[in-house]
Amino acid sequence: MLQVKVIREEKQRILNGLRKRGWTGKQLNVIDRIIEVDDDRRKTQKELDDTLAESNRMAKSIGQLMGQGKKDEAEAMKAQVTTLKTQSKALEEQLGAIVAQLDELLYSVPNCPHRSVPKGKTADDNRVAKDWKQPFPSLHEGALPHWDLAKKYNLFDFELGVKLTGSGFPVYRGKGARLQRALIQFFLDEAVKAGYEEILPPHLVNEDTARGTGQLPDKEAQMYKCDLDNLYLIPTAEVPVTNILRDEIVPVKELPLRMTAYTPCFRREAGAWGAHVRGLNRVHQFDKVEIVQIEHPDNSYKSLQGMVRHVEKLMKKLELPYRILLLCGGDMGFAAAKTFDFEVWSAAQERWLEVSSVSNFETFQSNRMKLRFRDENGKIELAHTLNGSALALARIVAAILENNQTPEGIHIPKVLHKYTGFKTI
RNA sequence: GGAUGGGUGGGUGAGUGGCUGAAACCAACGGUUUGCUAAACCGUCGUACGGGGUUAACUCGUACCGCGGGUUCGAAUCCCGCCCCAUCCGCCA
Repeated sequence: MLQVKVIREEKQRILNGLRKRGWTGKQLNVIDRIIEVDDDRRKTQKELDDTLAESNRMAKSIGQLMGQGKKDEAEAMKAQVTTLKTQSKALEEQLGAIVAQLDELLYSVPNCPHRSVPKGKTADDNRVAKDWKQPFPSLHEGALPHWDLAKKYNLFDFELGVKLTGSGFPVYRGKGARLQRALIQFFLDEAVKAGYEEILPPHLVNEDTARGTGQLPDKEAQMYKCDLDNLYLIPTAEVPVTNILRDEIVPVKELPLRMTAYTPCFRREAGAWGAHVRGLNRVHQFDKVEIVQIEHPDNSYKSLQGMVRHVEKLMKKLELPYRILLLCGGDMGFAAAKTFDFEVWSAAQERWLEVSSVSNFETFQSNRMKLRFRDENGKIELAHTLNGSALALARIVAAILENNQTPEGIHIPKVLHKYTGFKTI
């Protein structure tokens, strides 16, 4: 969530930012409302503190009076403290209600887009930051979409997944499974080479962790929950990995922290953006290698570029036609300040598939999870958090299969040969 | 699942209901000493919110000893509920 301090001090910037997300007059009133409620919070806080201070002073005197044997005076004071106590109780309750109200308002405000983010409402307003200039792969007569290729070569099986679990849980097998594992290995190796520490986190997280990255309270419906134990299946490695630093104050010289993790990702959401939900385009469980950075605010945008370049390199090595989009305000996620999406051309479906999303969240996440750093002067500040997929597997597999198919079989990109152990399917 | 023991500052670990935001030690940081390193010595060394102050240094107030409630004029300390952790047993990859 945004910091109240920032909302107060940079109100115009925030308002302008929210307009880029398509917010209009009425919605924008929240900002003024937040400032109002915060004023109220401060006032009440002060009143409460003063009351408590007075009662603390008296309690101390009572101790002294008792010591001196001045019983009557002590008793009189006790009565006064009791009155103060009643007052402070009421104030405390009042303050609690105000803070709850303030939090609710703050939770409803998305991150303020960076000044370089274009205005816009939908995906149509996204800006192509880097287009694919070469021709797309031309497929032979009778080329198939990946779900048919999967059948033909027995790579993964959706019906079997339904039998074991339900729809949206593909079963990979044979070379399909092997390809999956090869990609994971490749992505992790590349990330480690680029200076990211490999993490293998738990795939279940508790409530505090889910709250830290903002899955709770609002996006509860997106996650699978184990009710008996009050744990959630992670929707992305970002959740456990970023939370490693929750409630920590890291020395500035340790920044940036770079971490990478492979995990399966579990997503309940059925609501489809885009009607094309066949095959691997949209599933409840998929594999992903994530990269995460914790950065100094001064360097976070440079790091964002670095992450974009890293993902770009993966695309090139996999020999996939890709383009990079700079998302407009309206299409960005709630928590992001700036996001680049990577899309891969899926030749048989003849459409772009989103395979990576790289974002700078600035202090939106770190504020919530109290992830801070101590600068050279000992001052404590919120760190910036960034993350990106490098990469999401299911759709990459779809693209590789479709783009590389020939009548004789499917070619595996060269970089993967040492991981797959085969060159064609 | 059963039994027991625990949760105090970056770590270890004291703490009789008021003088404890919290001893001591370690780590860290600054300094003195030193041919270098080490040792020794001196000093600093929690966070959040709020007030004052030039959104400076600083200063004052409040809260926080797992979380939430209660008793009391006053709670780290007493009482209740919850959560978590460790160890042993059972089960198991």
